[in-house]
Amino acid sequence: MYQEQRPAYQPESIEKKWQKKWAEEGVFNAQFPSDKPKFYGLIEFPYPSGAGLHVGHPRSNTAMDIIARKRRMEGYNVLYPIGFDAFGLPAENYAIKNHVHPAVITQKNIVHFREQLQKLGFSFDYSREVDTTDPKYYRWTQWIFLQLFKQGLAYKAEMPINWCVSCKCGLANEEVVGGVCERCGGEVVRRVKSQWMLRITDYAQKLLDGLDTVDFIEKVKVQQRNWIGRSEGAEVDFRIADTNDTLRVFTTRPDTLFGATYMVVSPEHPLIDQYASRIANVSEVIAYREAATRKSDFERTELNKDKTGVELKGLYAVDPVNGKEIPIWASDYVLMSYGTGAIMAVPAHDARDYEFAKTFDLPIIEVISGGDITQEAYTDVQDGVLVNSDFLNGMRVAEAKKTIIAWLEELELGVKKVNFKLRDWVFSRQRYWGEPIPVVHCPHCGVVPVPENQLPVLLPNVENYEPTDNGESPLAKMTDWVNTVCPVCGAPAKRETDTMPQWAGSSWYFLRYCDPHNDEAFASPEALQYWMNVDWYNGGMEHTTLHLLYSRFWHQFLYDIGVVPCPEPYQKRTSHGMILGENGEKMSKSRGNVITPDDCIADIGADATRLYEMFMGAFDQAIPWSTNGARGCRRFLDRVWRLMDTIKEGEGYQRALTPLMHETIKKVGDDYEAMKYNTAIATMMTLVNEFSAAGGCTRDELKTLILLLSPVAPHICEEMWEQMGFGSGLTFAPWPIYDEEAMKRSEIEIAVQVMGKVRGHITIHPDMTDEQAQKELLTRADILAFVGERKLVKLIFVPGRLCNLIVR
RNA sequence: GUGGGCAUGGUGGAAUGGCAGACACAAAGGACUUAAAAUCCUUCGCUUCGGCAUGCGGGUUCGACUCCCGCUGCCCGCACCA
Repeated sequence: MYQEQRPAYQPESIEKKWQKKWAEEGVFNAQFPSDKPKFYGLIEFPYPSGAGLHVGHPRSNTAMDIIARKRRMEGYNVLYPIGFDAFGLPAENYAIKNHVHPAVITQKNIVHFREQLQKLGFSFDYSREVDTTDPKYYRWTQWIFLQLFKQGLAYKAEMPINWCVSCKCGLANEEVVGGVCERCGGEVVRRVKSQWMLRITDYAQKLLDGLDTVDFIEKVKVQQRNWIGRSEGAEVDFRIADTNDTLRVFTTRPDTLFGATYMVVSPEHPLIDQYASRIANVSEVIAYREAATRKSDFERTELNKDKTGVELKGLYAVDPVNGKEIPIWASDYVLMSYGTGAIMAVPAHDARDYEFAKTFDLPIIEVISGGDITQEAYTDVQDGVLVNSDFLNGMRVAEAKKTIIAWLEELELGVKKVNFKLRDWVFSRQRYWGEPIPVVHCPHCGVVPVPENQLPVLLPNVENYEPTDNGESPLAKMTDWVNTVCPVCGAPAKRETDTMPQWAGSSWYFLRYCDPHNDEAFASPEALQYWMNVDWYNGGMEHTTLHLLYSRFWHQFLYDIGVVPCPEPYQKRTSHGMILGENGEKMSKSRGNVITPDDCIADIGADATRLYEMFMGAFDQAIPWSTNGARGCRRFLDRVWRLMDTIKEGEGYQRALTPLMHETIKKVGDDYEAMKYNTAIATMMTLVNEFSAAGGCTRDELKTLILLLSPVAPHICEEMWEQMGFGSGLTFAPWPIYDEEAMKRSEIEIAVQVMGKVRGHITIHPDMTDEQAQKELLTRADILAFVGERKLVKLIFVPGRLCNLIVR
């Protein structure tokens, strides 16, 4: 019979066809309620920027799409949602420049993003899409803020904060990266402002402990642990000589108390003002403080190669362990923001104190033996033994710590103390495009939360989004909106004009996905019970100490007030590497090396784009883009397509290919789970090469290949599935199963080494013993030639791998 | 400074302590074609053909890209945290 020639693989039409079909049938919509086991896969929802999707988005999205699609084939009820983290500065800056409302441009961008995502064929449940700028969404962001406020975890405080000069906006500690603004790279200065703060420090220990219960890649755990920065020690009171006041310090080395030879306070320490009249050189001290304050944090660390400082002349502290009077200095290497803002200096056993003591010629007393303190500070805590320390003499450091803390507590001179580097979260922003903070300032009642039934507090329309130089939000000028009445006493009152940071909406969005259209609650307890926690969350390393930490904090809080069913939001966290430009540099508009998914889809199709992004290299590593490499992936799909024209007769797998088929099923499945997508794809390429070498494949072989490939390249696989008549739709087609028995081969080739060097190969049965192998070897003249006159002393036989002849 | 990671052909990269360079890209040659594209087939680390090769120098081992010690370089995090 005449066979009509099959048209070549044309991704454009195939991809449109299946995307339409998937959308119409809603095949990816998560079911609730359901008796099936659930799988909740999550990727970070994008910020809908004007530039559109970047090739970095599909790397993360495809990786999780592969897992989501595989899980559906394995019988799970899958939730793989998408949404938009749409508040943020770029839209606002665009609005300022072009006089368009940020909401208008945001909605336009969302439409564009959604189209781009759909073109890539991700199996998102679009029916659950969220948008953080939707009042129906931010109503609940505000609700969570009010819960934090009610529990005393949100408070307003006047304090020095990081201020981005260019964004004209306060920043959280986490948003200052390398001394500059995380978003714009602008200069960050200290500025005293009244700010809304969240008490994330109350959760420091829980955030630390929770890490032991989840499956995050180690790098993430380490970074979060470092950021939280727990350290154990003691607070010790030093009396100020000739007064009844004490100077409290934090130290991790109370065992070295006998070695304290001076004290250092931060230049901002209140002690300086308190005793200004007694400090002989007070003007010098004040001048030092002013110089320190003027510097930005960045300058302060930059200039801190050398120690600077000034003595508070006339003021002395009394060492509680021996009554010695020691001088007090002020130096900017002591930070007001950590511990008590004052330290006891033990130059013999602390590198910084050592450097300072050398600079200002202060005494150095050894109290731990084992080092050479004439050369450098001896900071080892393992092997040192206490000396010059009265009742601590002869003890090891660990024992001395315990003993001295007990002694201090007994005499009420100090207490055991745990300190954290983590700071409270500066939560207010002086910008327009964010969630209004739902409180009212009443002259009689103070700060009053907006009643929950009045949420959301809607963002009003303003004329001008421009941030102000005096640090006020643009909302402050909206007098109609600002002037309101106190919900408690009814007196005229004013609304809070600061808004929430970008991180607010993303701190709980994964909860909304569970039940996105609920008007009664942020999500129903039943939906949360079923879906939470997120089984697998993939995202960027850059969010480790921002979004990932913040959202864990909010979630732990929501757990504590009983509104979510589990303490940790994410069970597993993985991270993808960045995609670099073709020249190996970071992709950016200014470098002109940006490649967009749209470009790539137009060139090779969405399936090949997905395939290439997964094939280009190890998933967690940064990789430069290669247009040629991407085209190679398209060629692979062309070859897969043409397999339909070389179908061989017969049921099942070809005999010679049976072990390879089962090995491939195992390898591809295992590699997907381990996110080793590059080797999974390489394995399938090898299989296709074998099909070519065999002159074609059987229907069953092609069927298996399509199933394995479908999570990566779903459109072409659906089309081939249909054309081959394998059934209706791949979404819920069962994932192939391998058979260990069928993987066994009747004979294998192993390498033969003589003294560790490969000298030949033998073909043996895989179960052959070493005696049999040895016998076989003795018949091989080519191998024996390498042995020569030497005597065989040992045969190393590694089943299935090689044998090594040891001769002498 | 400190903690972590990485270093393999012209390129991206493979390799539970067991045949280094899988799978691709690029390049070269050939077939098909009037021609090109596409496709298909070869070759593709270096070599004086003994060997030598996974940044450099040691070590452990029958056997090391893989483990240990010491360097060098690059990347990332933290950065005076008491």
